[in-house]
Amino acid sequence: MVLTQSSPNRPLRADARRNREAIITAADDLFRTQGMGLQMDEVAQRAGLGVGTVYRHFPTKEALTVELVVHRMETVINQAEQAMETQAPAVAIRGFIHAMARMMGEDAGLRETFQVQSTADAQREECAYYRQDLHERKFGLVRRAQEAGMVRADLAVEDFDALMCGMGQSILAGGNPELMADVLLVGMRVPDGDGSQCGAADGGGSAA
Amino acid sequence: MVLTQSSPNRPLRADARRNREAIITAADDLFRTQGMGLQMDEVAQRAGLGVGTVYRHFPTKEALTVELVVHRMETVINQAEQAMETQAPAVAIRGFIHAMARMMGEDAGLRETFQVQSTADAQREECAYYRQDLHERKFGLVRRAQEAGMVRADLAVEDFDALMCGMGQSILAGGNPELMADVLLVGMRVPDGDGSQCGAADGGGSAA
DNA sequence: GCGGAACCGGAACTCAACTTCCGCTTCATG
DNA sequence: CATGAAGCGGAAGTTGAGTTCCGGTTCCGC
Repeated sequence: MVLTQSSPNRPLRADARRNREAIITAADDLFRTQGMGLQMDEVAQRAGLGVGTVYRHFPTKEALTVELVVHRMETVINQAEQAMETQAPAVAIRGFIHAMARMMGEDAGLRETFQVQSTADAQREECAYYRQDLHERKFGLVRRAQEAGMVRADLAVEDFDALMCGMGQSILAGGNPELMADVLLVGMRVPDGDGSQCGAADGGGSAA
Repeated sequence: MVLTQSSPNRPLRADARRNREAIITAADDLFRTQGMGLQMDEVAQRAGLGVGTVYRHFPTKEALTVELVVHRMETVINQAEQAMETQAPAVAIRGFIHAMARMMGEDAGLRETFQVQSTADAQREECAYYRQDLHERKFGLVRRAQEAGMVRADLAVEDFDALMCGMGQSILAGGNPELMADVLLVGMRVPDGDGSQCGAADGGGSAA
């Protein structure tokens, strides 16, 4: 562990600032492709710098990825905000989910941002604010859709989160993003009372 | 790489057979909890043996996990078979999906068995037969449900796979298995023509 | 232009897996 | 029971990441 800056808050030297930008750009590219699997050496190489320089700016791989994760959370928060501005609750949640699907389709880092397993402990702390903000927005989207009777009432925000997370995995597994999003949307509606379709019937699978 | 058995196919010595069982049992327990994250040292310790012994029976970590993966695939194949024996296509696919959700809820190894990223290259070869068998059964389940008009026709088996895979992730993320399965089921139905619900409407999200 | 603080580079270190090696132990056979 | 082949244990080797260190370089203020 090395201090990123020795004295309080002096503006970075010109070359240092330039390098910092290069590092973030390089890291972001790799994060989009490889998610948390990105390697510090690769970041350095892609930025045209030595590893030491990367570590001068980010004392830890995690410190670097937090930057990237936060950037993605902001994007998602914006999406949620935009969706909320839409009047119709149904269109709002639909727009959000489809936007997420589209973005997740081309950004491994974004997919992992919403997965528990890849979210290291310390990240939680750094991102707490964003996580909270995003949580509230999602809550709003879901609740409004529920009030409008367009999403089943027994679906908690946690379940919504889980579904979004699963959608990312589905897309990674090769599912068409549009379709995956649609399945999710339709699936969240209030289920029919009768069992004429596959949804609500009972007495299916069994055995150990 | 070390040969597992020197001479052709002599029956294992009594103690060796016992140990082999212990290793598989230990590994299976750990696989259920940690998936591919299980460690060879832990396996050995849990089996009450030395690491060397584990490697005598399984030349590689992968060789060991293939055993566990195959076991799980057999289980799933059985589930699919049972479901197929059911007359009603809707009940069949429903039973299968719910069974998967239940099992995935308590078995990290099973979840990872159906994820691409955790499936190493060489495993594909060992499991090819099972993978193929399972693929056909899933195909049957989906097609029958489609013919009965209970699953949208534009859903390919690959999409179904992707959805199952996503369901595993959703469950890992803390979603209630029952609910996740239900959402999937409802979501796979033929979508309504009208846009009165959130499913099929258009013109929602936008912007970059 | 000079001095020195800030910064850079990348070889070397660390650490946590997986894997190998080989002397010792145990089982099966005559 | 003797013998040797099969099997066992676990310390040591290997590998692939992340991280540190420090001599050399670059920039900023005078």
